[in-house]
Amino acid sequence: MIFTQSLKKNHKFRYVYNRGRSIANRNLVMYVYRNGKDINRIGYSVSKKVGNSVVRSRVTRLLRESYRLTEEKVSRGYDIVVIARASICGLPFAEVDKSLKHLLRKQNLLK
RNA sequence: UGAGUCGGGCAGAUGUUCGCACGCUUGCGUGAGGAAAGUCCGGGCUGCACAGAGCAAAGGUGCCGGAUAACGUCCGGUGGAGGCGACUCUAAGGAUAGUGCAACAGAAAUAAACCGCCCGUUUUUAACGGGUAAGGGUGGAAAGGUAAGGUAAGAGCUUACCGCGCCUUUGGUAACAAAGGCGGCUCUGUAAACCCCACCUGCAGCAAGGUCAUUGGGACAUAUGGGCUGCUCGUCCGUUCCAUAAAUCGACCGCUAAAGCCCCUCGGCAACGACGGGCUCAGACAGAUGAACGUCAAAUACAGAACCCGGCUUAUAACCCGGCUCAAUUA
RNA sequence: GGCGACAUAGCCAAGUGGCUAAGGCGUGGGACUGCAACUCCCUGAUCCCCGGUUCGAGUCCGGGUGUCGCCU
Repeated sequence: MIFTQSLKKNHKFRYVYNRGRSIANRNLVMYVYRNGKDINRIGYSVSKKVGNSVVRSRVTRLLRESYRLTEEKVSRGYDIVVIARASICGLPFAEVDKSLKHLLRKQNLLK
């Protein structure tokens, strides 16, 4: 990770939920809010509805890997929250990667 | 060959590139499970102002012997139930310490007579009195079972066998088993109902608990009061309120070398134990194992550590291995 | 992560081991009314699931599933 930190505390998530712009597709929901700094902060949220703990960690890892590989093309200065929906469980990496990029493009974050 | 029964193993491996967590030697090492799960038991550890005792209450366990740190676990046996058998299941002390409950049905449910059977009387096909418990019917359960004798009809009334109870002897550490004798039958079931007997348990849980970080002012008080259920002891000593600083998105310790894992030999039927040798094997704090391309026929089940161990229970694809039993066929 | 509680009809719920599992609200049908309301009558249960104890289990015992609460 070059210029991205992870979003950890609950109140930061709340801040992005309340003020950020949300866009969704079939598998993911994405909230984005400009943070006015030179870095990005990204948080992943996978609820118990998605599956058991094995499924949830698998989804988190796929999302993290997908963002890592596309990080260089993403604009700086945003707080991002990615929420997984129930239909994402069991998808291969290529599908997850595709839907994350789709949302980033719709939020105009991809250079 | 078919049917069955009892177990055991494995839980993908490996190469290249990129990436994550921790450790230190800074470029290397290590990196989820057989159930990590449920939290159903047992411990370690920590606190309850050092460390505790007894009684009660409450809860648990319950054939015998052994294993173990301990257990409700495991091993070996005994009794009972099921199966042709291999084998499986078994909360399996006490109902003669006491109390309770047993709906409905049935004549009657812990004590007896509805229909019957037999005898007698009156009388005419029934009534009354008595005897009886073989048969009928109800029920989960009806007062030992079968056969013979016996009788008015019957009945442990008598005999034989079986069952039950008591005593003795023998075998066994014991549960218990076998043999012999005696008694005649009187005693329903339920203790996963209360209970009795024997044994065990103080309570809470790592969000336990500890360390680090300002000063001042009151109130009560010398044993009052307080210290994680009740009572009795014993023991300990300050307790509490307000303001202020810091914090409220705290930091660090606890945190992983342990009843640890592997191998050989020996003891034991076994669970397991002993000697010796070797190894070090996750430690996060929003929480680490992923991606791409290959090879192995294929790689897909259930599923992710959060203080740590020993069990139990539940979930689990595919593949592989072994013992034993029954039936049929062939030699 | 740890500790605890609960599950009975669409909803709220009672229920000593024993008859067809109370009661209220609601749904549907009927009666009453000129039509309604009110009222009256009728109507409905996988007692969360699987085993065990017992003659008999919603209830007792064991295991599982789901929901909710508390501890920082």
